[in-house]
This record gives sequence, C-alpha cells and structure tokens, in this order.
Amino acid sequence: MLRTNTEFLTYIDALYQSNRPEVTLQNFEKDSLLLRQGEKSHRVFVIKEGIAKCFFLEENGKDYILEFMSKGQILGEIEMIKQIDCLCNVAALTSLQVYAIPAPVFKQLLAKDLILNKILLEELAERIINTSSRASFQQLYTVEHGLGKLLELQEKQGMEISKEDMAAYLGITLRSLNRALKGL
Amino acid sequence: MLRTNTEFLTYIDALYQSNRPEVTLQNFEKDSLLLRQGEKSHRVFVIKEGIAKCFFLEENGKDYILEFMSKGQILGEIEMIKQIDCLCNVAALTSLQVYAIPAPVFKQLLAKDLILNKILLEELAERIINTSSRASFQQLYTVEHGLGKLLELQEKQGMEISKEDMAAYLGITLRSLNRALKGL
DNA sequence: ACAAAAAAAGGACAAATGTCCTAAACGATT
DNA sequence: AATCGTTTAGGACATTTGTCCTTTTTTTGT
Repeated sequence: MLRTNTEFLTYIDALYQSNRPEVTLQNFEKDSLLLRQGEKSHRVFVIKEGIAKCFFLEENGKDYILEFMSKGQILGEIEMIKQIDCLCNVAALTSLQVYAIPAPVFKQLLAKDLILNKILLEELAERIINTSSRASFQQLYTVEHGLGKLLELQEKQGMEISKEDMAAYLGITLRSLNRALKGL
Repeated sequence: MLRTNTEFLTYIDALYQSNRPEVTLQNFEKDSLLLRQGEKSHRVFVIKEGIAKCFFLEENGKDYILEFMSKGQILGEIEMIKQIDCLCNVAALTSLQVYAIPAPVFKQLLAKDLILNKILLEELAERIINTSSRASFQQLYTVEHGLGKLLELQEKQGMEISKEDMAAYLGITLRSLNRALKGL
C-alpha cells in the first residue's frame, strides 16, 4: 500500500541527467498540495524522496485515500493520458522532493518512447490490481479484517499514519476505527 | 459501467483482417467462463459482441463484480503485462463473440507497436478512474445512493442485470438490495 | 389445473457502523 | 504547576446491514 517504482525512478533520474533542461527538481513541504482535485494540471510529478497521499474529497465532505505514494511513483499521468482535470488531490505527507515534467515533454515521450510506455503500462496495471482487490476486500470483509492488513503493512514499511488517514484509507469514520482498534 | 472501446475494436478488427492467422474469432456461450481466477492464461480476448462480467470470488464465498464489459474491451491484458495468474473470473453474461490473441503475438505487439501502447494506456487509465471513483463512492455513500446510480446506468444502457449481479456489483447482500429497492 | 419443487422476497433478530455529544488527554502559555 | 484551549477517545443511541429462516411467488411436470 506504500507504492514505489524503482524502475521508473531510474528512468527519470537518467532523463534529468541527460539533455532535458525542462525537467526540474522541486520541493514541497509537508502538508502542501501537489495536485488539486478538479483543477487542471500542466505537468506530471515523479517522487524522488518522501511520501504523498492521493485522496478523493467527496461532496459529502468525506475523504477516501486511494494510495500512499513514495519513491518512483508518478503523479498526474492519468490526467495527462486522458486529458482531464485532476481526478483527486495529492498531498505531501512528509516533505517531498519530486521531478516535475512539463506536459509537452511528457506527451512527446509518451508518443515516442516504448520504454516509458512499458513502464507506465506496468504501473497502471499494478494500480488496477491494487485498487480493485482493495475495493473487493473492503466491501466483502469486516473492518477489523481490513485494519489488520493495514497495520501489518504499516509496520512492515515502518511508516506511521495518522488515525484520520487510516480511517480515510479504510473508508470508515474515526469512531469506527477506534472501535476496531479496541477489538484488535 | 458497461465499458466499451470502439477504438480498440477497430484496431483488432484490422489486425484480424491482416496477415495474422494466429488471431482467431471464438464463441462463448452464455454463463461460460473465459478466464478463471488464479489460473494461468495464454491469450488475451477482445470482445466483438456480447457482454461479460469480471468478478472476484473471495475466500468467504462472496462475489464482487468489478466491471461489465462489452464491445472492444480487452480481457486478460493485465495478467499478460504483469505476468501473473488471472486476477479475477470473467464470465459471459450473454453469448459472446471474441477475438483471441495468443500471448506471444500480444507481447510482440506490445513491444513494438506504439499505437497499441497508446490505446492500452488510455484504457487502463480509464479503468483506474472508474474503479477508484467507484471504490470511494461505495465506501462513502449509502447503498441507496449507489443503487440509484446503478439503476440509472442500467436504464440508459438498456441492459438488464440479475438482482444477484446487482448485489455483487454493489458489494452487498441480496437481502440488503431488496431492502434498498423498497426504499427506492 | 394442480401439486411439488425451486426461486425470490421478506420478517426478526443480531452485529456493525454512523452521529452526536461528553469526557479525557495533551500542549502551550503564563 | 495551573489554566485555557485544542485534540483525541469513548458513551449512548439510531440507523444500516447481515444472517437465518419462514413465507410467498414462480416454475415445472403430469
């Protein structure tokens, strides 16, 4: 659930190193927003260091966290591919260092570079696997079951998530999360 | 929620027409299984005619329907891209006519054809949009809200879904579906 | 048309979850 | 250390959902 992609990071590192002055390295501080749901974006980001969360803000005011993203994850590529406004918000959970690639550069690469296409296809495929498995699991199993998995992964990855974010990831209220934590 | 992809169908139609004897046209009868969760697959399918459903069968015996697929939708491509066993089951809801493309042919195209890469990237992107929006919506809104949307789409597309499938799509029990239908 | 069998709907109760509000814990400031 | 303010946890009740089983409806065969 903390997604990474070393292959992609290597690819972008190389791109940055090469003759591509349009690709820049940027910093975002903790809690800042990289992408804002519903707004247009004119670049994609690739995380070099740090952790971000992608989340929907629904009309009823509730959040739903889709993924926690880390090294080598790309942000905003779906919007670029489909030519749409930002699907969800992306916020920095820690301070972030990211590569920023302007839309024209990214689109040109997409149109010409089979390596990038391959990496992206694999990444999108993996996200579909994750997202759909999780949707199924969350609908069909109890909260405690899902919470168990979340705590496991969290421990394994040594990352700490606020309770609010845990609840948003599980799609439940804070109250329910507290109850589930009691019930271990 | 009944997904189609005319661009892809056109692409595969052309492929079938051209010098590609390995690409075959096959028929599946209603209720037959095209892909079986957990098993290996050695080809991808593209629907020429008919409707299929993709669904998880969870360990607790419950089904969760991911998508209803129709004309131009590709099946089994994620497994091919990620080299994994079938993620979910795919069953024919109506009798089906599909193109079958052997794994080596598909992989070769993937490695060489930027057009195919583009079509696939767009399709996967759209599935991510769908799947994640739906996951968020189903977690954060009431069943009745979700049911409303389902009935709307069902009407718009003139397709009829069994109550069992509706429940599996919404991730709820039949009993809950009946109640929600009463409550309109 | 009727009886038997099968499928679908619904009642009753239990379990899970959300809402709203109060109580406890924590932090900063003096 | 005491106080105020803010954040976090939890109690009480209502609502939603699931489970299990009975009732109703539909289908099938004769």
